[in-house]
Amino acid sequence: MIEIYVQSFNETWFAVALNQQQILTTTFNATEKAALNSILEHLPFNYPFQVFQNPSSLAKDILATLKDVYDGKDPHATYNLAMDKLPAYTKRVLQATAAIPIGYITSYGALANAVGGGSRAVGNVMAANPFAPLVPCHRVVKSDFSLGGYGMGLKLKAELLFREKRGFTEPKIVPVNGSSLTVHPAECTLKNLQVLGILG
DNA sequence: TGCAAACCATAAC
DNA sequence: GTTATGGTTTGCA
Repeated sequence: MIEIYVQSFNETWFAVALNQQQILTTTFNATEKAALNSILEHLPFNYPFQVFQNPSSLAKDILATLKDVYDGKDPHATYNLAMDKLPAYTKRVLQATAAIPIGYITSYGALANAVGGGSRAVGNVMAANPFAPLVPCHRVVKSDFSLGGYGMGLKLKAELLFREKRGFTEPKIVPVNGSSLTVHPAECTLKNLQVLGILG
């Protein structure tokens, strides 16, 4: 039986679906209904589930972590994400995305270089990310540092990056699964956004 | 800038 | 099997 937990913090609804101790999918959205819908989209078809009012201690912890990421704070824990059922390539992309540190961004193309495949294929994986915002797909932007796309709207993507900025000034290289990935300070993207007036 | 062509894994037929 | 679909990228005018 899959357990689903939904909770709101300040106008935003966060949700998680658990199978035993494993996280099947997470999400956040503007309304309870929308959050629930995006959870259900990622669940295995025709599998029994139940929505709970009061979160278990694990669920409470996960929901708090989702809220932390949303607020641009460093998450205090890592969790067991159920990636084994996903296609191999999708899994590789998600794992590499998870390796992008807070305060940094990278590009679809750079991710593709690190894990194989092409930039558009990476974009497709981002669009279907089952673990938002835990797997930080909002830290993946276009190669020219403009935003690219985001499921919940570009304004929100910009706000997330704004809260995450840590004042880094130099790019750096992080190891991913035997390969390496170049990441850049979040400021690279934010600088463009202020010019465009997307950020205040 | 703007546009066209190359790119590539998935999901849907 | 095949096709359609992108949260892209690059080159060239």
